[in-house]
Amino acid sequence: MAKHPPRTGTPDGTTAERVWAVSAQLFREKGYHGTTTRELAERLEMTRASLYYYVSKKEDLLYGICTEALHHVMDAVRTATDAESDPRERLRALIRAQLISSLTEIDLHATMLLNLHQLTGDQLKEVIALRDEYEALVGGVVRDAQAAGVLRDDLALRNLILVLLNMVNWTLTWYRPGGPLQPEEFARVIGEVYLEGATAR
Amino acid sequence: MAKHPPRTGTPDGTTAERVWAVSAQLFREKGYHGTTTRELAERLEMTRASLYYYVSKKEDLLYGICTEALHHVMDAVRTATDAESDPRERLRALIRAQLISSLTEIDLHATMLLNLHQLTGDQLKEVIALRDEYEALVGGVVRDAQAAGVLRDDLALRNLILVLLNMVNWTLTWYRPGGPLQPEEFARVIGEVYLEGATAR
DNA sequence: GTCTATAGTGGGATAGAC
DNA sequence: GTCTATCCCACTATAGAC
Repeated sequence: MAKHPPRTGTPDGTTAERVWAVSAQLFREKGYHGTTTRELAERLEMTRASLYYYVSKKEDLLYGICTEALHHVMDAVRTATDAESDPRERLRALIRAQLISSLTEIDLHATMLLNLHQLTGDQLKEVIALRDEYEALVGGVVRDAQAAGVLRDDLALRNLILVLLNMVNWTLTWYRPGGPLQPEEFARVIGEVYLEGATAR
Repeated sequence: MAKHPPRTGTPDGTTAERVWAVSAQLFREKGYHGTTTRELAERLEMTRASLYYYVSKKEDLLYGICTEALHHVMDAVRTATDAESDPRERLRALIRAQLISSLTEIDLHATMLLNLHQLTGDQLKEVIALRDEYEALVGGVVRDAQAAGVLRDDLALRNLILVLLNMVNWTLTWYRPGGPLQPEEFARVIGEVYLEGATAR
């Protein structure tokens, strides 16, 4: 376990928080196994030994990043969908919340989604369970919409869920903060294509 | 460079081909940096030294897998889209060809898409260039459809392309051959949602 | 909380016999 | 084409002083 697991909402700027932020940044750039504790320490401007004051092993960094990312996105999505009652609007709110929350903390979220399977043992199990919980949350919103007659019933519920997750998740592999694409705009695009399709009327 | 770069269409069963196939399999399971030459040799039932008869360095395996995957999918997509003239049908053919070609050789394609950035130097540049070429091919089909008035013009071309790639690419992260989901069926689902949307009529 | 120094392991890759 | 043996380096992690 981490000596100092990341705490969401802690006032920023502490060294402990820099350790987590820089780890996520590096893990996203080079992958978990592609990142060495040497590079990490270098970018933090400390020695490797100092790094181990904050964390007891490298894998704890990945574990902490994954759990924080998942709690973060679940909170955002729950808050957003709870605020809407119309099934269509709940879907749009879901897309918007997931996309914006994951793109504004992209190091965390991209690291989680793309490196989760490098965890081992109980940490792997726990994170998989959290991710399943998140997907169940998404699945519930889609299921309700289909049950309300808002979504097509000639497509299987499972497929409707998978397509939606595809549309949102792959964005994390290519999005670059500060680039031309605005998360708000792209969330609208995904919502439009998912609900209305790309065909001209 | 690889001593024996993979040749598509070669009669199977040679040891050289097993080396490429098993590498792709392992890289998909554990990631490029997460896979050791020891594991690779073990699964091939040979020694590490023997492995180096087929390849001069580990990175050449990744490079060969990436280029083969990209050539493979480009061939499939070009053939499929050249056979159609209607812009809508070309889009459906594109989705079907990309999805089926990448899911039937998923070890190759998932390794390529998810580990491409672990390459370095010229090999990285070459593979990025190939991938850009592939995306330009996809982009052309979408552009033609929008120009023909088939796709909405209230959504930017760039966004229409990105959403489509999202829908197809993320599938490689979760698809398991032999599972309940049929590639043919899921290609139809993506085509339907992309063109018509998920809303009930 | 940060350091120097180092332990101890496992990594990619090579030499050279058969 | 496959092997045994080995090199050498980079890796994660720890001990213990300040």
